[in-house]
Amino acid sequence: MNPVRACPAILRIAVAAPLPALFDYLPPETIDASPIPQPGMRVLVPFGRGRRVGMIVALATDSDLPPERLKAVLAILDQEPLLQPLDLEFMLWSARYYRAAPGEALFTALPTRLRRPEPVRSPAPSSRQLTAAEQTTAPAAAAATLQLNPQQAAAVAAVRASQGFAGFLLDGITGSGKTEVYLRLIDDALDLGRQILILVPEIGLTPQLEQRLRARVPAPMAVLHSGLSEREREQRWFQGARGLARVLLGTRSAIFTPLPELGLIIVDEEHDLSLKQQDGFRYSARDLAVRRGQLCQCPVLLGSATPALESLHNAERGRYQRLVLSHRAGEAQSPRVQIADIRGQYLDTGMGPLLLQRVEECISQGEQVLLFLNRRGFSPVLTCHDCGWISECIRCDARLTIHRNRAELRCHHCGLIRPLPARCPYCEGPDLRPLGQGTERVEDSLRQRFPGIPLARIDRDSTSRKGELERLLAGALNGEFRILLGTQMLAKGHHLPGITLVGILDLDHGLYGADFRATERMAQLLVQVAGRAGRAEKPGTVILQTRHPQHPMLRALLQHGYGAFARAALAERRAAGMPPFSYQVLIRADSPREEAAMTFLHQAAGIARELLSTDQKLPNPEFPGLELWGPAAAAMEQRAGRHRAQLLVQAPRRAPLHRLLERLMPRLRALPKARDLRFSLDVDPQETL
DNA sequence: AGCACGCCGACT
DNA sequence: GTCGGCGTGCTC
Repeated sequence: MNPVRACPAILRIAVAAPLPALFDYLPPETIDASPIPQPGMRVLVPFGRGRRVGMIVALATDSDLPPERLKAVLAILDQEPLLQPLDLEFMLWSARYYRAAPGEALFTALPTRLRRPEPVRSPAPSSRQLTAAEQTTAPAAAAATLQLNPQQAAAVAAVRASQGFAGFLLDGITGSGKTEVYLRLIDDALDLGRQILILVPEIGLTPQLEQRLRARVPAPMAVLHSGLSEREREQRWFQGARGLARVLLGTRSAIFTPLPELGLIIVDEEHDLSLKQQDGFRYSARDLAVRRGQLCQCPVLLGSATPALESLHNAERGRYQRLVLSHRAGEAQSPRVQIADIRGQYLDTGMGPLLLQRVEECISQGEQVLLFLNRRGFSPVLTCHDCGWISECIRCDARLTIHRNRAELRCHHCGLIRPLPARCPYCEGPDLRPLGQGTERVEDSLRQRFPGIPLARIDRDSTSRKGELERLLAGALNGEFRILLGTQMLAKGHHLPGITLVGILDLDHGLYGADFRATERMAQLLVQVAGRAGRAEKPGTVILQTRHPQHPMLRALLQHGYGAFARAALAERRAAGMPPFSYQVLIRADSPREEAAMTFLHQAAGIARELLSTDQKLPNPEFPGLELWGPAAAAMEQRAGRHRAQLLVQAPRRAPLHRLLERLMPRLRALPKARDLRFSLDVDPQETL
């Protein structure tokens, strides 16, 4: 006799649609031919008058709906679950936390072919080996284990001593050997038969970490990044899901790769903004890494030379254990940072006399210079000297940047491109002038001033061609280029030991930026750029040009380092009740019509206020400390032809904030709303402009 | 998200 | 008189 095929009465299904609810279905009618339904299997379901893919997320015995309204699943698409219970639970938790639709979150995390109603047609579960291109298995003698210094050894020991979930903040200055700590812990986890997940902000910008892992990790490693084809992405996804890849290195979306034997998560450059997805399903891969570690009961290591204030605060209150690496490896010394007060000075090529003189010295001595300017293009504005016309974007509240090499005006916010006019479009005057300096313009003046000196400009425009970034970096490394000029692409992660002078042309916008995180960003960028210098025997010098040499945060940073800066910044945040001493959710709305977003958010604020008070007009004790800020127009009110506004909800604790959203969201969805109005939630926003 | 229903404006 | 604009509601 057949064994009893226990079939659950109800399947709860996340349908691939942006709907907040799960949907209940009956098992398929052709039961004998189908696999037994289990959570993690995809299904094809009738939905409305069409059909959709969905995923079984739970089995249930009853439904809130009367039985006659339930439809049966048309087909079960997978023979076995695509996601194991822990991975499924993790993804559903992520969707709940960030208020995404469960079906949307689950299906955007899958390789695209699995989003369609097709059975899995992939390499046989266990026979297929990783191809040479994907595989990295360092030769077993090759693990040239460096001697750890006492701080590195202590960090490794602390993680080794942990059991189950534990959060660690590896707070290590540039060049202090964080990677060596990662490698030891990776070895440990491999020995225990566990998989390792490593998240980095952008793989293209930090090829050295990948190279070191490839050289040292004695197990198959898969790398996930944006340059892969769908086919490759899917292959690597399966390699992780089936345990073939033992180490997975990837950018933020790699956090959703199923890893059945996950035993260690590393988030490198954990402060970096790229770890947060900034549109659609807005998640923080770093924060999700911590949650995933809790679910999988494994250690999570967050590494940075400039930890996010959130992470430092978490370490202070004991949620993470802080591991400090304060010494540079070898003989290298930390660079000296010198302020160049450029108030009232003539800036030739964007540089004042002090910086210019030092650059000349360096060049004449045959040394390498790095110049940092976080503004690409030739100049951020074009203006008419006769009538005052300036090059504005028609779709954004922004100026069009001059790109002289391409003879174009470009909007960096919506992508609008216009030919560079020869005469003023308004008064037809001939005297058009660029205002301000971008990397293209500084490059021009540098080439004039230092003719024949090899120079590389490294920004998004100069490296758009595939392989160009690698070529320029190789030339930087082997000394071919004497002057390196670039945006933040150049600030991140590259080891450029030949650099003896770093010039920072302008960071002032970071000192008085409108976003409350502006100074934190500025400090992180400054420390990261400064970290490029002085790696070899020769100590480096950093010259920071500023018009605000007395700014207290800048002084704290330069005199006492990032740690002291962070303490001061945290004290300010605490006094102001800002994150990480409070939690925020930003409700954004936009519309092509001028007042629509504001009107909608005024209604939203009205409903929220109603929920925040009791019938007796007293503060509702369910939502202690909850505050509403706004609605207010976004800093750039119009962008890509849409008018934008936002409403900030803030609370000293997470739970009441999420309770409010639970009640608020259905009410917002029920508001009468024009087709052209969109709104979205950003939980733990990183930019509140 | 799609898709259908339904209620008001300008056309053959 | 209808075609079609999009606001509204629903999808187990």
